[in-house]
Amino acid sequence: MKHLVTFRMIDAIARTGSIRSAAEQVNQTPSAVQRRLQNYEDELGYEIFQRTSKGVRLNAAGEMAIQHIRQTLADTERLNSLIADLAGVRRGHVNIGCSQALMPYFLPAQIARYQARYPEVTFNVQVMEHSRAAEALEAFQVDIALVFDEKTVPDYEVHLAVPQRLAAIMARDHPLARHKILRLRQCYEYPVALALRGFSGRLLLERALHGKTFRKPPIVQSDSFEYLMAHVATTDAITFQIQIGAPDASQSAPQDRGIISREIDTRDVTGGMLLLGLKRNRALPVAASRFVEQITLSLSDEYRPSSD
Amino acid sequence: MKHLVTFRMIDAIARTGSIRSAAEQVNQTPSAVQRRLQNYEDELGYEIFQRTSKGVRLNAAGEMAIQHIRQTLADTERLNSLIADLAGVRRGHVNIGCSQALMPYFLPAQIARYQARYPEVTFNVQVMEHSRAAEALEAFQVDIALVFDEKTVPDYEVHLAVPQRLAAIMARDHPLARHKILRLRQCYEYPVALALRGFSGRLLLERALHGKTFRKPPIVQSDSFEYLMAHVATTDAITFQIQIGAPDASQSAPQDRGIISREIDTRDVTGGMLLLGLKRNRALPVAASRFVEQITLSLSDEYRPSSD
DNA sequence: AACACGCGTTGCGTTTTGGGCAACGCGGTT
DNA sequence: AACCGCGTTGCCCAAAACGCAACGCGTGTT
Repeated sequence: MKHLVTFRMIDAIARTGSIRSAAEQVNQTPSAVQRRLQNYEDELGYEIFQRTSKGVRLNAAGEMAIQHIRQTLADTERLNSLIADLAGVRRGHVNIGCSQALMPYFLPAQIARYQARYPEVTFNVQVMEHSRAAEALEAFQVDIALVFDEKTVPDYEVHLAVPQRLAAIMARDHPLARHKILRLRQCYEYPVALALRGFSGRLLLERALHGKTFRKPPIVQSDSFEYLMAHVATTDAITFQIQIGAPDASQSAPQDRGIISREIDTRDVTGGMLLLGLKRNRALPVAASRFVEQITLSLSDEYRPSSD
Repeated sequence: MKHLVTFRMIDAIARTGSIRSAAEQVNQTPSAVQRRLQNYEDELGYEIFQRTSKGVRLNAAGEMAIQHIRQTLADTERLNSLIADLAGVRRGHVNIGCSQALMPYFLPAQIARYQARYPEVTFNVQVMEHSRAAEALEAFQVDIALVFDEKTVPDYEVHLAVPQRLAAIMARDHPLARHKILRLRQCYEYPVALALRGFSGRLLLERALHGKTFRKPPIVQSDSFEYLMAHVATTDAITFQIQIGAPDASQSAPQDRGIISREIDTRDVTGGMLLLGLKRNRALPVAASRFVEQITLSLSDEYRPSSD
């Protein structure tokens, strides 16, 4: 789109915080970018960026302008997707910001399923926690947020909220593996390996452990779930993850050889919510909109926690 | 705004139905307009207009495109108004589509009051009945619709609905003028002059007259309220108008010398609604938004029908 | 204190884009 | 058959955008 190059440049400037780096990002010279910015500011009648010694920063007017600019860019993309859809082809691009827990099983499966029907649709999946996801929604950086949140009222539109139980993950031949449902106290008879604070499952667990006498420090912490999985696969340690991020018996993925998950009794852990968030009043492109429909259905069916 | 000339041209083409007339409207040659349209269609990858022998017409893709284009134009205007407002000045333009009944008293007073505070805000007021107003809202031709509607559920957002009683209008020295409230039967003891079917007051009256034995044909009909007013001022005939369009004792306007209005008993006429309509999900420019606030307040206070 | 660095900005020559003019092809009308 | 009004296109010129190089100016370093 020809008439949007200025907007793309300004968006790049706002993101990078400098004209030169924005120029690099759009493969142009700084002078070209600077001139387009200046022209736009002249048309608007106000400066949008405050010039500092080490770059530029949006001012009050700029905050409103960038909102309009990103809105316009998003709307344009939506128009393209609408027309493409009308012409019979489903193509487009979907940006997703989501919790780590969705990376190993849920999203790969969902996206694979979607792309099986619509191969022309491309995806971009990025891990972020919920406050960052809210920002990204607002700035049109992601179309869909899929995050775990156990308490706060978010400032985006919650399109869907499904409760999430906690699951314990252990080696396939672990003594506890013969139970279907575990009490937290049982798990804590073994060493525990935990994700860092800030991860979804950890949050849930910490709340559950509050005041419990059997609580003890983890023998190992890590920000890598790959590590935690490998660790419990080869020892008698136990780690935790929210349900949707735990290996599921029904759909064993290649990477979970040697590990298995068991649900924690709901008496011990009150589940948080997995939220599907959208930007308020935003009309999504067709591809994103249909993808939301798909995962809404999936989450309502398969992933609804089994009532015990 | 430089990057919107193409959009303005395409909007003009869509409205006028021809490239040449659109060119005239934006003071350019047909070739220039045609090229911009062609460029846009190339960028989009689809034709937007179906070429006919006597002009062009939007096709399916075009319907979606024109929606986006008008949305973008409106959003741009809104950004300008937001930034102007932030800079302390209130300027801008408000387009209003409204029933005839608001023209003689209500809107002039409201706009005058608003412009007394914000002289830089300009207005455009256009008479239209409610279905046309709904279209105009949808096509971003008006920001605010202020129409009388007694029944149907409108497809725009009803921001405010105030009930409207019917009033009889007669000469100042008419025998009935000594009553405060009139029964319909009393009025029909005199000749009646009516607006054409389709006008707000006429609709209300027709419903009230349904099945009444004293009903009789009007001695004169007209689409001009100026004529009707002049007629009743010089004869003993009576005409009707909804409350807000009738001369008000509290604020006598220069044009209503010789005429006076009296409310009709609510037992005879169940009032319709005066609706303040906005386009759904549309963010209004500052000036329009504040004007809506003002008339909302005014309608809630002054024009709420006095409870008899 | 002098220096280098990275930033936004600007002057100038070049390239690309856009506009006006006139003419063409085409359907419907007279 | 001639005509009219429509969208469209080739050609030429004007205007806008771009790249390059250089400048001024703060900041942090040596």
